[in-house]
Amino acid sequence: MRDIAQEVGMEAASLYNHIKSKQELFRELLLNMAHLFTKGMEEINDSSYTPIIKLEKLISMHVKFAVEYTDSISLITNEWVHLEGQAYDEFLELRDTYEKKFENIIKNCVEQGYFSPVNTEIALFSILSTLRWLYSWYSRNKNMNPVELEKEFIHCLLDGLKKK
Amino acid sequence: MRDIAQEVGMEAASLYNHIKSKQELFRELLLNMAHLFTKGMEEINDSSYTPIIKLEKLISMHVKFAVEYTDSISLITNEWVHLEGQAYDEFLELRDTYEKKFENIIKNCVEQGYFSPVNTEIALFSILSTLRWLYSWYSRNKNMNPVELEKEFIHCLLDGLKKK
DNA sequence: TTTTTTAACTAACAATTGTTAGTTTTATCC
DNA sequence: GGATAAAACTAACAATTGTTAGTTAAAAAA
Repeated sequence: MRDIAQEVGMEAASLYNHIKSKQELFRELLLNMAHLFTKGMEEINDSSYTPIIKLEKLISMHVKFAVEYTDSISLITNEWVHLEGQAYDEFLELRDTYEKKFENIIKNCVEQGYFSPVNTEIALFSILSTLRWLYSWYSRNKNMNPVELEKEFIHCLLDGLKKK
Repeated sequence: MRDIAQEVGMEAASLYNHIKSKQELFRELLLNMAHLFTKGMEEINDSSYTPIIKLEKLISMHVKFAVEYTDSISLITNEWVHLEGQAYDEFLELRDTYEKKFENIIKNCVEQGYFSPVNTEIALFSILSTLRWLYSWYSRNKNMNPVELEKEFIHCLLDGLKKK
């Protein structure tokens, strides 16, 4: 809290005129971000695109958030374990349904013949861990054009590296 | 330190009969793991396999370590930022040369026509973030057969999901 | 201008944490 | 068995951290 206060230019105690507790501040930042992801997923999932296009749109969303909300993404990726009580439960549920919907889209890709048969759980995990750590890579490579970035990730994650 | 002591069945102060400081214990665990990766990379890189096979062997190593040293891998993935002084520098250098060698192998795959032309930096990042977070996935899915796991990851990361 | 509200400040609390000093118990060696 | 070394214990320190109480300054409303 003393670090935050210094960054904002006041004493640590003064922060408590604006927030109820450190945990509340933390929770606010983290759950806001989680709800942004949930909202994005719902919009994409409820659309009528092919599952492949849905995946591309999800990748696009992750790239956009990593660029736009780098700090919040760092928080949600690394610090969510420190959520307490009900907020912890809420976060886990949001993450869980997010992942389930994501996996469902991958399953659709397999069923509709876009993807070769894979362990969808592993494919999900593989894609998600790349997308979740995008922010840390981006914060070291700020020069990269987000559109270019998006294209490359779609290629790496979906098309695969090997020549066809 | 009190937590560690309890886990081991003694008082926190007693730990200091065995280690010099918390940082020393931490450094030891973390740098040991880092050197294991370095050694593995050197053996694979100095071999005469094709770059594709080298990549497969690297993936295999990461899977093996994630299964065998789950806790140390968690440490090296999440807590390396808390290394202090010279240990921090040493770790960064180890990681840096590891990544450079990894990227070089990917570059060879492109040059020798195994891979379509990609941004090798992004391909490296994509593969590494999946491999680095394997441990957390594995600790929730201990039932999975490591050999099967390895095969699936090679497929996801190299072959790609889309049908050829 | 006076009054009221908002938001800063100082000082200090209580809990936590890594660590040290000094002491006692346990194990090892002649 | 007595001496020495190894490793446990208790007690306490100093630093850090989230937070509260009480007070003062700045802003808004009357």
